[in-house]
This record gives sequence, structure tokens and C-alpha cells, in this order.
Amino acid sequence: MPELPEVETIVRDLRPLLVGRKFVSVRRTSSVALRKPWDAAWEQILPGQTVRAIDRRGKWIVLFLDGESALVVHLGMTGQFVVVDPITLPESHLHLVFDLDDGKQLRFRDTRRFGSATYYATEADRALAFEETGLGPEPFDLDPAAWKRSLEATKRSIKAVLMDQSVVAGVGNIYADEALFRAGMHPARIASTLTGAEADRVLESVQAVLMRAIDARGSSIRDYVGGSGLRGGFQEEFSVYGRKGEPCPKCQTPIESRRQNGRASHYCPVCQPAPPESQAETAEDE
DNA sequence: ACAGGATCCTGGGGGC
DNA sequence: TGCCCCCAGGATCCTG
Repeated sequence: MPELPEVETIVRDLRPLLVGRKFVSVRRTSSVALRKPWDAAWEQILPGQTVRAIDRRGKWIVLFLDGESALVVHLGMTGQFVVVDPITLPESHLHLVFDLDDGKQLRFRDTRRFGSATYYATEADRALAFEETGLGPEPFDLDPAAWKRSLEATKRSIKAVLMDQSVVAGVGNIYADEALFRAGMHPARIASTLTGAEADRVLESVQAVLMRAIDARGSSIRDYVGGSGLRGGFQEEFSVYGRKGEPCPKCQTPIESRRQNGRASHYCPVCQPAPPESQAETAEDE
């Protein structure tokens, strides 16, 4: 669920609620495994530590704690990371509860358990973890020349490259589709066939779509809520994502959907003309 | 070497 | 109403 705009919204929501707060107690409230193992020792290490800052890196949330230590959270598809009043009844699939020194409670909830929370004692450990996962530059910092080099170097589709976290961090299925629509670029175009102008246009579109989505507090399709429990609003502005069969906002042609790399790609067949290399195939979902 | 598929999970929706 | 199949915002491992 959460891509860059959702994670950014959560971080902005949590910042005034968490910075300066101290963990009073920390406990697991489920016994099922998360994507990365939770170490019970952290329940002794975290209490007493203060949240010094909170930031986002790609789709990762980083709580900077005492010294060099940090708690790094990924929300997977269905994760929620929310500050609530402790009297709020425990939700289903609640995995972690952090009691704060102001009487509030930080909760990590994740239905499908593709998310994780990991404690790193040193900055080097944390940096290594990001390095090992192959975390690339933020989309707003991405050098256009480096972006073009990434496109030239691969036979993958532009959609696959956009969603590759090592090329650009934070873009997922929704915003890849929305950005490609804005750029007038078919998702199956082979990245290395893009002209310089097309590469620029795609990067600019990614940045514009992400910024607009952040302004709208992200997209709530099902599970996503911000750090204070509020839903996002960008789902009301989708041009193509989840709109198969509905009219293209520019030309009224019905939006199409096709499976690509195991994910659905939504696009307008007129505004995003099919590349020659895929015109031969007829692999469209009806 | 690299690209794409399978896999990890649960719940909701559509079809029958 | 109920069951079964498919689908979902992600990342990683395995295979060809």
C-alpha cells in the first residue's frame, strides 16, 4: 500500500507527535512472524530512549533515537504506523505497541505482514541495511544524467525500472502508472529505447505526481491511513490506476489494464501509444 | 548476468 | 448464504 507519498504523509503526521517523546515501554502483541524478525531484546533496549527525529528514505520510515541508534519501519502492503490514545481498543493484526511518555501510544499494525520494524544500534549498521537492500536515490534528488544511464543500461520496461528501488526509491505500482500516464509513455516501452527528451519527461512526471500526491496526503484504497489515522485523498485524482474500462481523462478512450512483471499496469492506449516491440503481441487483458 | 515468475500473507469482492 | 478463485499499495528468492 504505502508508496512514497503515503510514507511521507505518515512521517509528517508523526513528527510533531513523536519528536521529543520517550518510549516508556515496548512490547510485541502478536506471535506471528513479520518480514524481518523482531528481536525480543529490543523491548528492553528501546524503553528510555527518546525520538530525536523522524524521516523517510524511499518507502522506509526511520526513527532516530539516542546516540546513533534508530528504529527502521517498512509498511509493506498493509502496514499502519499510528499514534493513538491508549484506551483505543487493540486492532486486529496489531504487532507492536510503544507506550510514550505523554500517555499516548504508537502502534504498528500489519494485516499481511509484509512489513517490518528493525532496531539498529549504530548508523553504520543502518546504512549497511539500506545498502544491502539496494536503496537508490530519492526521486527529487535523482540526477537526470544518472537516470538516463539507468534507462540505457537495461532491457526491462520503463515500468519495471520505475519500480526498481535501486534506481529510484519510493515509486510503487500506483505512482508508476500515474506518472507514465502523465508522461504519455506506455508502461511496456523498453527503457533503453527512450529518447533523452522522453527520459526527462518521465522523471519530471514522477516528481510532479509524487508532489501532488503528497499534497493530497497520499492514496487510501483500503488500508492506508496517515500517522494520526486520517485517510488520504489522492485516490480521487487517479487518472488510470484502478480505472480499467473508465474513460481516459484526456481523450475519453477506455483505460486498459495488462499484467506486466506480475503487476497490473493501467494506461490509455491512445495517450500512451504501444511501442513497436509490443505491438506484435496481443497480451492485453480484455 | 539479468529479467521475470513464484513466494510470503490476509481479506475483500465477484461469480456461481 | 456460502464457497472458490482472483486480486491487492512490496520485496526477495529462484529459475531459465
